[in-house]
Order: sequence, then C-alpha cells, then structure tokens
Amino acid sequence: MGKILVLDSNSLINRAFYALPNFSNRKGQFTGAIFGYMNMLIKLIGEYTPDYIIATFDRHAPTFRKQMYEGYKAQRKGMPDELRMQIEPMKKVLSTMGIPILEMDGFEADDLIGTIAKSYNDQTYIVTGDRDSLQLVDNTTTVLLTKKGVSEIEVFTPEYLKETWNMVPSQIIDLKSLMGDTSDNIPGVPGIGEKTAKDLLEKYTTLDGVYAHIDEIKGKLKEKLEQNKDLAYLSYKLATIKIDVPISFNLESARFTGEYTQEFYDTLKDLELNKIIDKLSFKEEAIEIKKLEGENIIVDNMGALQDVKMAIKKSGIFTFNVGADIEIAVSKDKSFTIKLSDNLLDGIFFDNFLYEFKDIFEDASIKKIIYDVKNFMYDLKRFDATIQNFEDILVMAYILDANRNYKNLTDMLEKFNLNADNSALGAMYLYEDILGLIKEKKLDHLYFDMEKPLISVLYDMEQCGFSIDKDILHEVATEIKAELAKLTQEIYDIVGEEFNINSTKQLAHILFEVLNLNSKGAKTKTGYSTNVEVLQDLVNDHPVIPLLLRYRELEKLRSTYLDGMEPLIDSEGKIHTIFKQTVTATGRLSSTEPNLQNIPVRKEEGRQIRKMFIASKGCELVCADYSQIELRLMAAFSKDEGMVEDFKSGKDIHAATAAKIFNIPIDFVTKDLRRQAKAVNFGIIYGITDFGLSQDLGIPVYKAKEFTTNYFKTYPRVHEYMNELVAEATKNGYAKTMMGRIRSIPELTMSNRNMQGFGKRVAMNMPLQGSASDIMKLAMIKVHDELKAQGLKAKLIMQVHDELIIDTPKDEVEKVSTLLKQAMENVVKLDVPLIAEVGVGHNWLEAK
DNA sequence: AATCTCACG
DNA sequence: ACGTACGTGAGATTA
Repeated sequence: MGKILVLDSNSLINRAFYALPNFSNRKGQFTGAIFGYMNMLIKLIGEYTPDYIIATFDRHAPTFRKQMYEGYKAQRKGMPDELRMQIEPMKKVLSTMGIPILEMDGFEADDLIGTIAKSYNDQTYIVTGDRDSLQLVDNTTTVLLTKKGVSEIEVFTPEYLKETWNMVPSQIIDLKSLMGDTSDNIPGVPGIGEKTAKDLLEKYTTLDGVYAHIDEIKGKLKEKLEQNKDLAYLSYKLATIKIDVPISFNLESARFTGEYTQEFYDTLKDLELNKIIDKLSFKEEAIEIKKLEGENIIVDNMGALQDVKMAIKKSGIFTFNVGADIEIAVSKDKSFTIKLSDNLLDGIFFDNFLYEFKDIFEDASIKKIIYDVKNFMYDLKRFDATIQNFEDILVMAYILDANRNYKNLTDMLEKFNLNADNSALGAMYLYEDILGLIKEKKLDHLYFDMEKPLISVLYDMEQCGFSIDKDILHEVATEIKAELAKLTQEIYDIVGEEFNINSTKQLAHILFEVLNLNSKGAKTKTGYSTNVEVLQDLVNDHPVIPLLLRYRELEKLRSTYLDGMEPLIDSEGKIHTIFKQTVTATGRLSSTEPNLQNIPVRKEEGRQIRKMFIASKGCELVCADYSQIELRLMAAFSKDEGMVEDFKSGKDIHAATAAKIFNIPIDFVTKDLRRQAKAVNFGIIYGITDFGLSQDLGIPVYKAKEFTTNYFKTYPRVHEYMNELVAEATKNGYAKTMMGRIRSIPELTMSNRNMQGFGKRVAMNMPLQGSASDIMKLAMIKVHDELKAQGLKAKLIMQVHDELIIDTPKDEVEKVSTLLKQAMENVVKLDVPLIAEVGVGHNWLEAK
C-alpha cells in the first residue's frame, strides 16, 4: 500500500503561468510556468514522499461533457500562446523525470483523476487548483488545493471539508449545480450564488432534496428554482466527475524512485531550468561501500584482556574507540571487541579497562589512533593518565575537508563509504587512507606542526578554566532582572494587554495588527520580522518601542550570560569551555558549553558581564589581541604599496583609508568618516557587495558602490589580489591559507548565481580569516610551550580568534606580558608588522 | 527540529 | 529577476 500523487497538470501549469512572471530562457523559450510547476512538484515530493506519481492532462478534442452542454468551457478563453508553448516541454520534463502522462480523447483530466483515485486502495493525493475535485475526497483520497498561484496548499480531507465548509464531498456537486462555476462554464441556477446555495443545501442536503421540498421555499427564489430546474440538473451532470473511465493503466509504471536520469537532467539543462537542477540530486555513479573484513575477537574475560595487551605491544600501533563496547584494532586484519554492554566480563567496565590499560596509553613506543583525542584525554584524566604518541583521525579528516561535519566515528566511516563490524578496524583503514591523502596534498605540515600539537594546548586551556566571580554575577543578575520585571509591566501597560514578549510571533501581532505600526515590510520566512533593525525604524512611532529594545538587550544578557552561565560554574568557581577544533570551514576554533567567544563587549550594559570573568587567586589576567590582523594580512598578501606603507608607518588604518577614499588630509577625518571607512575595510575582507555595504552603513546602494570603486582605486593591488583569489579558487576548486589549509568551494561550480556569488566571497574571505587563524594557532602553541619552558606558572586559558588570555601569578605578569607580545608578533615574518596589544587587569573588562 | 534573534571576532 | 558581506553558538518559541 503506497501513496499516489496525481497531478492535475492543466490546472497547475495554468495557475503557475498566471502566478509567475513570464520568464524566457536564452533561446527565447518561455519556461515560467514549467518552472512554477516543477517548484511546486519538488516541494510536494519532499512533503508527501509519494510512491507513485501520475500527471494527467486534458486533450483538446471535444470532450464527453462538452457534448452534453455546448456552452461548457466554450467561453473559457483560449490558452495564451506563451502558455500553450510550454505544454509539450512540460510533458517532456515529466516523462523524462519518470512520471507517466495520462490523457485520453474524450475525457477531462478530472475524470481520469477521479477514476484513478477510486481505482486503488492506496492513499491518493490529488493536486489541483480546481475545487470541483473536492467531491472526490474520501478516507483514501485527499485533495491538495493550490492557493496563491501554486505557492500554498490547502489540504482537504473529509473532516476538513466538514469543518470549514460544513459539507460532505458529494455535496460539492449539489453546490455547483445550484451556484454554477463560471471558470468551468457550469451554468447553475441564474441568480443563485454561493451563499444561497449553501443555505439551501444546509436545509435540504442535496439538489433532489431542494426540489422535493420546493413548496417550502417562498417567493423569487422558488420561481428561479422552478424555472431553471433543467439547467440545474444539467449542471449536476456537468459537475459530476466520472470515476469509471475505461482506462488501462499499470500503477507500477508510475513508481517514483527519486532517482533521476541523465535524460531528465539534459531536458532541464536544455530548458535552462538551472534552479530546478540545483534542487534535485541526480543519480551518480553508484558509490561502492567497502566492506572491511578481519578477524574480530570478542573479549569477555580477564585472561583475554591480557591477550589484547599482548597483541597491542606486539603490533606497536592500535586504534581505540568507545561506543556501546570498547573496540580495538591492532592491524587491518585483527580487531577486538571488549563487551561493556552485556556485562559478561565481570567487573570490567570502562574505568577498569582504562586502569588496566594506563601503561599502554602512556607508552610512547606504542602509537594510538583515536577519533577525537582531546575528548579521550578527559577519560584518562580520571586515572591521572596521559596519552603519549597519538594520531587523531578526526583532526586529520578535518584538515582534509573542513566542510564535512562528523558526528562520531561511525558517521565518519559512513561518509568515507566504509563498512566495518568493528569500527576501530575501520579507524585503522581511515588512518592509513587519510594519512596518505594528507601527505599527497602536502597538508602534513599543517597537521603535524599545528593541529596535532594544538590538541594538548586546547586540552590544558579547557582544564584550567576561567574563574568567575559569583558575587558579581549575582549582583548584575539581580539588577537586570529587576529592570526586566519593570519593563515587562510597562510594556503590558502601554500596549494594553499581556503577551509573551519573547515570542516574535506574538510581538509582531501586537506591533503590526494591534498597534497598527507600519512595518517596513521586513519579513522572515514565517511572518513579520521584529529584529532590532525593524524596531529601530519604529522607534519614534510608538512609546513602547524603546522599551522593547531595552527589554531585548537585557533579556539576552539574562538568559544567555547570567542564568545561562551560572549552572556551568564548577565547585572551584571556574567555567570550562570546550574548544572545538574541527568545526569551522576556515580553520578557526569554536567554543561551546559555554561559548566564551561571544561574551558581550560592544555595548555598555553587556560589558558589565565581563567583570565577572576574573583572574584566579593571586593572579592577574594578561590579555593580548592582534590589531587588525586580517587587514594586515590583506596588505601583506596583496603587496599593495599604499596599504603596506600605512601599516608600516603605524597609522590608524581606518583613518588612513578614510583620508584616501574621501580624498582629504588625515587630520580632517571625522569620527563618522572613519566609521564609514572601517565598514568598507571590513566589507572588503568579507568579499564586498554594494548591497551589503549599503545595508551596513544605511546608505543607498549607489553610494556604497562609489565607496568601493574609490577604495579599489586607492588600493589597486587589493583589487587585483581579490580577483586573483577568486580566479585561483575557481581554477582549483578550493581556497587556501598561507599555511596551506584548504577549503573546497563547491559553490563556485554551481549554476545558481547566488551560490556562485557566495562562493566568490568565500574565496576572498577564507584566505584572510583562515591565515589569521593559522597564525593564532601557531602563536598559541608557542606561548604554551614557552610558559612551560620558562617554568612559569601562568596558564593560557582563552582564545577569542585574535585574542589570548593568560591567567598569570602577580609576580609573573611582566615576564608573561613580554613573552605573549613577542610570541604573537613574531610567530611569522611578513612585510607588514603584526602588532599585539597587551593589557593587564583583574577582570576581563579591565584587561582589555 | 526549525526558526528567529543576537552575542562575539 | 534574484538575493546579497565572512565565521561562529545559544536561548526561546513554535510546530
């Protein structure tokens, strides 16, 4: 029993045609209606996952029903040529897609649909814009009625019909026989419209019922009914969809697999329907999943556990993974599964195992291949154990392709098309494959000298944690909560009703429907937007707006940084974030649970939060951040003389930029001009668009365009460099950082212009953001090692992309400050100086 | 689970 | 005609 999707193609293509602009492709073919139809079809396939799809069409030969009533559909305007020309291509698209076309001389598509719907016990979904079809609704037949052209759908089941129209499906026919349908040229009874027809049917149920009780009806209405009885019954026949058309149709021929052929692709390509192509996944070469074979030994007793140790010592290398069981492989041929799940191994649970294997993990002569080593270090820590001589296949795979996100080892094996009963056996294969690829692609330096050593650095940072002053947290929280309570009440009072201010839906309702404020039309997928920008626009229109803005600001601080942070503080008053090393596409780190890389700083209220991040006892925080590192890299990489000179001479770069692009002496640069130049500088790093800049600065697009034009005239090499980055990424299929990290950019080869645009911006941004991140990672390793080498007690505890924080005993502050600055500034040699600005303070706010 | 909003570099 | 600046993570609501 499956799901059948039946498409009333004439109705759909007609609606799509009138709903969408009249696109044509480069060959001059009109394709708008096909485009609209396909978009809707793709959406329906996604939502209803049909097992069968059938497309019906009307034949234009005289139909059976037309013979009954000459006026029937006669007045319907002939199809415009622009639409008629799309019918045959539409059929070709459908048939190459694997969807059979059903059409028959002498029958309306309606009748074919009706017959299909009633012929099978499968759940049938009829897609149409024609309300006639509602008479077909029953327990196994649902009508998906298109609205607003074809962009929305109303789902009609018998229950829904009852609920909304208070009718049973067969009454649709009675309704039409009374009220008629101009679009279908069903005459109905002249003078009776929807309202009267519905009233009559509510009382008398059917057309027959109406005439059976004709004497109960009074006046003009009775006259109309009596005079037009023949017309009413003719209409009844016209409106009745046949369900017994003699068709021979094999349902299996309509089986829909979702696998698309080359022929279908070619058809779409020929019509230049590239956006449709992008939405579909075409059948590729069948991917072969490699089944890994090897001897797998189940370990369920102590003696056998010793055998595992022996095997490991003998091979000198092993993979190790903990899932439901502990899995180990010592080669591509031999693996062990240590049962944790069924408790056969008395007393040997995970911790006992770790205890038993401590010496193995600490043995530097034995190589351990592990998925996510840092995570495993936490387990070892419980036994004061460390891990020596490891390789991390998660980190290795990340270097190979940062766009892939692996959830766990099993997921990773799947994505590499490997199938292994013992996933550690799979890990052994992965290790060898990935290591080979890393060397082949010359990424070994990146792994061995940057990412791998960084693992331990990050682990140490996480272990140390960041001290929190709970008193300050509570103080700030109390104040903010008091003000929030006050604001909430004030907002209710002004608006005149209580609602959930955190609900964007409810807020939008209040603002745009209750208060009738003029939204500038900023919309989201689901409704009106109520974001800061929108609110800011309305700030003078209603006194509640400033309160809402304030509420939003404080509520964010409360939920995320105060109440959200408190449960994460440990017994020693510290917070331990987790640095994710294999998440970002550019090479940056990310921080979770909590995210300490987005602690407020830009606004005054938020800055107060920073006061609760303090140095540990007897210590100060030594912070340093790279000044304009991405811009400096852009200057260095592009070798733009003007920009390099500006940096070398130690100028305020944004002011210098302002002076040049606005063509004024640097001393005449106002705060506002500097701000604008800064926005342009950032825009360039992001891969500027005129639109993006105009949004950011709140200026017209043409102005933004002037700015960028001037900018590129001012720094011509920057312009060339950006073009080179795009050209190179397009040629290679990836962008690259100074340390050789790569990010593949599949968007560049896509036909969708927006995707391509995005790909280009990534090609410009990734080398800058990624190189900055490379430099920072090297600096972190250097700082970490130096602190240790010099026997200092100071600990590196935080990284925020261009900033490092060291928790430093008071007597080491001077040494550490110098060390940090030196390490950061000299980690690489460039034609442009790298500058790290150092600050010291008891809390994070002070130190910055 | 998806969406919106907003915090950071 | 389209949708539009790069990279993240989290809380709250809605479906």
